Amino acid sequence: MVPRSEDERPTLEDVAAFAGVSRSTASRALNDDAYVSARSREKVLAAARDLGYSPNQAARSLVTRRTGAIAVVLSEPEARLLDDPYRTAVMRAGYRELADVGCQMVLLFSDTREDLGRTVRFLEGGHVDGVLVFAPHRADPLPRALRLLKLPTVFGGQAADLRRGVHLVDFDNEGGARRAVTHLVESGRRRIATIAGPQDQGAPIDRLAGWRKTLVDAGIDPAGLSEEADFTLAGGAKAMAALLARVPGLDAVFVGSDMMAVGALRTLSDAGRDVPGDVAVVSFDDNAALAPAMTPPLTSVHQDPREQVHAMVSTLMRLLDGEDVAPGAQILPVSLVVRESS
Amino acid sequence: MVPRSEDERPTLEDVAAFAGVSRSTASRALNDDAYVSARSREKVLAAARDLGYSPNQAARSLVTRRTGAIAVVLSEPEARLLDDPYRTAVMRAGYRELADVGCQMVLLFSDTREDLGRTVRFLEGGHVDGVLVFAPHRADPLPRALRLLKLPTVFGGQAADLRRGVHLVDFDNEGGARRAVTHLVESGRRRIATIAGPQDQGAPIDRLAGWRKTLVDAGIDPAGLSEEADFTLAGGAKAMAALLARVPGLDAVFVGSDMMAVGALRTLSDAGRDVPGDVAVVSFDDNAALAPAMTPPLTSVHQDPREQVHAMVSTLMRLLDGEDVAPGAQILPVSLVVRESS
DNA sequence: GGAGTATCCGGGAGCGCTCCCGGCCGGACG
DNA sequence: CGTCCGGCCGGGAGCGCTCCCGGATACTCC
Repeated sequence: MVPRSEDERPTLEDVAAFAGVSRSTASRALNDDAYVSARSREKVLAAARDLGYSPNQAARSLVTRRTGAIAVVLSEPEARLLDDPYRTAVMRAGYRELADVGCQMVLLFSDTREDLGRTVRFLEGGHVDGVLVFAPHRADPLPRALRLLKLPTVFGGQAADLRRGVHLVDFDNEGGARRAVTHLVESGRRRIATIAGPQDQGAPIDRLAGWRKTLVDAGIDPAGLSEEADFTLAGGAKAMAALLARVPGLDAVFVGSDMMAVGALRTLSDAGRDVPGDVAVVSFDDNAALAPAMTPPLTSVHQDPREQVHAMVSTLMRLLDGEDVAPGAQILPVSLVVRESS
Repeated sequence: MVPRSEDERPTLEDVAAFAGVSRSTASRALNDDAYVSARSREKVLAAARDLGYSPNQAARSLVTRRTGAIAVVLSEPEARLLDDPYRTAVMRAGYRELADVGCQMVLLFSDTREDLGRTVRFLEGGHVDGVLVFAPHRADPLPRALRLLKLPTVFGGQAADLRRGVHLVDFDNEGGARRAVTHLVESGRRRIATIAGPQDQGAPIDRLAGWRKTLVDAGIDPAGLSEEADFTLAGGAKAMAALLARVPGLDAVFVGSDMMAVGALRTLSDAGRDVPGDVAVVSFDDNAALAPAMTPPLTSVHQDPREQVHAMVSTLMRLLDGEDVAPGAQILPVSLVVRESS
């Protein structure tokens, strides 16, 4: 055998030669297949260790047709993304959950039109085995594009107009909103405003709907009591100011995310309103770094991104295993964590 | 030729057959090599388009020994990561800058010990051509591990004990801090406290040093005027409270990051201190979503993550091209953006 | 004792691509 | 007119791996 130069990475063939077995046996030992004697396995493992062998993934995936990588697509405008700690939590959770099933995460950001082309081109390049798509928004061309390439895909959060026939995991946004607003109604609040997130995404739409329906059910007219913002701190602050100007007598506000609630709290404090004395505040997300850390600590609807991602990953894995999973939405429950702000 | 089933992805061979040329010519046309007639090129391109061909990356990188993917490693504890918008900005910038040079970003989070093993195993798997490492902390075993695999690597921000001989791009943290504190001194402040970031990372250490030296130069004793926090909002709030308790008469505070400044502002407001009347506040990062959005808008040291990432990527690309780039630190300038908080 | 079976192993094919090499043209040049 | 050279093209090898298949051996069972 030609001695291989020092700085080149050893191949399976090298390991086999070193262990005194055939390439096939080495492969079997490394992938712990059956039908390898304990002795051979031992030798191969030792050889691999000694040579510092690690398999060439390109070669492997060329024949297995599996890359071991999953794309996580964040289809969201940059400003929202940067300011929303929930997204960061999602990325992190995605990384962990995928690592747990032995997959690598490849993050794709896709909001501008040129991103879309790049994203699609990448996905059809066969770099990944499957896709997790978060927070697609209305008129987002990505879902349709994904349907064309037939990559296994699971959505996290629905676009307003997402078609049937997809796999999707979401939280019970409307139910969470109802619970939050019911809590406010039951504690005697009557002029309950809301700061809703961007109405081109499913979650904010559902939360707004939950707020509206609960008010109507309680015999309260929701007209003029809602304001839309963009999930950022500054957006929340501005929306709160607008609400105060329009409805000076409001006694509660349901805010569509923790980050916007931080902004709303600031505006309320600037305006001299006491929370919860004058105005009760309830938000959504229950972010561990934000909700409990505010003054006063925020009552918030709790949703755990890891739970969502976990469900998405496990559905995706079943899809990859060729299981015939019926498409449809899996709705995860949320709970209300009551703190001092309400 | 055996007719290939409909749902299989077409190969280069298919494209060649369809175009009536050889596989070699098809390859040349697609990779726009020289020595292909315009006619052949035309036909190949049309065939590729018609068949919906996209090259198999595994096969390509098996022979080229290039994957076109770059790992971005965030070596930071989870809590910090989640609450620090600067990190999100870095991820985003990394994605963009890498996309601009035709590379894919593979994000790796690496803070726990088990992460390290996973990270190293992944990197030596040959999945990526190079690595960008952000914010390694003191005693982080990652840099040493990276040195062993000889993957081209560029660091963003230095660990306290990072060895010589690495490629690194960082901001002028100490200079930025000096500028911020000088600004406070010149506007007549004397009791200038600081809330420093975690002292196991280079940036917070340098910022603290800049604060200290500037005070000493101005004849002010820094003793008892500093508090360490963890880059989170809650941490900033707590540190501010501790400072107020210890030094009730402080008239300014230099905060090591925007997010911590948000927390400090809240504590100051809760304590009835007027900003900037009683206490001037200057922070670091100048995050677009935070600094200008606070009440009052924050004076902050401006640093642009894209600039840092751009420099890192361009160094890495030169490394990948086999250029013999001299190792060393590239220090980027920062500037002070003065707003109402000081 | 021969047929059948379970265990273990090696050889060979082939995944889809790039790249090298050699062959074939046609035009320029002595 | 023969030679040479540059543009253009096809065939083949080979990247490092997995997987199939057939051979070898040992062991069981009628």
